Amino acid sequence: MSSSHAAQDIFLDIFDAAPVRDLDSGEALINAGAAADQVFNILSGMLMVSRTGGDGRRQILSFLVRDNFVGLTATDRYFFTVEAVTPARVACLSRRTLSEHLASNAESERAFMNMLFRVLEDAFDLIYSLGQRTAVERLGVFILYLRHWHRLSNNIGDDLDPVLNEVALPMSREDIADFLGLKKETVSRSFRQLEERGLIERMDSHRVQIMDLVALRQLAGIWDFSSPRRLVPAV
Amino acid sequence: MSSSHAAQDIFLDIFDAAPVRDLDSGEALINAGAAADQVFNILSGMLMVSRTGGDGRRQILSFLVRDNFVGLTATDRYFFTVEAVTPARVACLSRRTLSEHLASNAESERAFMNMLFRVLEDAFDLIYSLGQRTAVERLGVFILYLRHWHRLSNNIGDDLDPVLNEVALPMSREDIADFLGLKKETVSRSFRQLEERGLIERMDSHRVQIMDLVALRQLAGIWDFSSPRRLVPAV
DNA sequence: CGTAGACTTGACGCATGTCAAAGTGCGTGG
DNA sequence: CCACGCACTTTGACATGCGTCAAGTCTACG
Repeated sequence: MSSSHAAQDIFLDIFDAAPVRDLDSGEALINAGAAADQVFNILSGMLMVSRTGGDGRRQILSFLVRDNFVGLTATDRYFFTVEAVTPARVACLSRRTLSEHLASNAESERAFMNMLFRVLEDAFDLIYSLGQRTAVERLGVFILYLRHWHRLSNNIGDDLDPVLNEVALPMSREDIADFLGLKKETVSRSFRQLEERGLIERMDSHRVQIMDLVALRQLAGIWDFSSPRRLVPAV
Repeated sequence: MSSSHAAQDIFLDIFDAAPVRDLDSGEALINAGAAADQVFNILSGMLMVSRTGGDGRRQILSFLVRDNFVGLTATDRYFFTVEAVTPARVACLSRRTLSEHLASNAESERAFMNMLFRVLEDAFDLIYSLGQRTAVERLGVFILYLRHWHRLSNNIGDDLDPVLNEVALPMSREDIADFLGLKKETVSRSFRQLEERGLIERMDSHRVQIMDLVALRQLAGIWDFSSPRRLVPAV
């Protein structure tokens, strides 16, 4: 393969020749309501996808890291906003180019559809969190998610590699709150509770150390992040 | 087209020749964890998709009505359960057959992918509700969703057709609660509040009459259900 | 009809939200 | 290099919306 991403995301190859755009933290890549004529592949940094209601309430739908794809909708307008959390670099392609590539390349199209399924499963995970879990549980799951993403995007094979226990949280407390359906004060208090229970330690406000992975996973009710579930291609 | 569904869902044509299965209310169609070798198209009745945690907490991910598709995953196991809410009839196809059909029919494949986008947008709507809206707002949105689905699946052109103001809720209060991230008592109380505010009237416990559509939409912060957003094909 | 399950309602408690203040880190300009 | 100031985070005190527990009431089905 010509690029560095996982074989399952072979459709990302088309971005190899695409123009690149650099974003400062906070800079918007996509504005809700704009014409949806471009699609993007994240090369580095972190971005977030959000939706804001008429009264200003904001829900963050997902965070994006390296090799994530964003920009396609069922209609001709974006219905979400995408902004950089950290300085970031993205590859940009016209929707039309992607569309033609997928239409002419069956393998890429399968890989693309598979990526859609993974996004959908992530959405279902978030729905479960928001509907059923308490504040502390949501934060625990979130930390495990970040750890998992870090593992995937750095191709760290060993699930128990100690380097994974230091988790970076580049986004603000308010961003975390708007992702987890909480208020920023509640997020702070939940961090403290995880610390008091000995599950994590706060290094600084944007980095935590996981002290008891087993207990954290138990709290989150998650045993399968380390499984190949999200890695196996199908359809 | 040979079937009755909307042109945008042309891929459903392949179910025309498929064997049919009848389900009683409460009967399971898919059990989480089972081998994901079949896919389904709902012909009539209502079903629900849910996910249950190890400790018994259940989140309903979606309700399915006529012409909805269900059963595909990114892996070879279902990670959700599907059960009938009302007596229902579904068409059954092997995953392999669908897969081959999509691979050999570009138009169907595009339509299928478009359906995935609509499912994803519905998931994002639910995430917004669970994360940002109050109990009464969630219930208001839910009633409007049911009204909208009814409109779509009966091809009622006029958004203000008075027949749409009588909304059937075949599922139990607990099902509604598990969909909206609430408890059944809170759902009951929210119904009462909507009634006290003059937005709806409870006919019986499984049917409501919308008395003030404008106010209900305002409460829900939704102005675009009647728009063609979810009807326009793209990609 | 009668009975069991589903729904509604009430009283009370707790998790999370709200409001306010103090603490912390960090970039800027003196 | 230090000092100031601003934005972000943490913490505390209090408010409230939703959950819990417990009666009642309805209604669907045998």
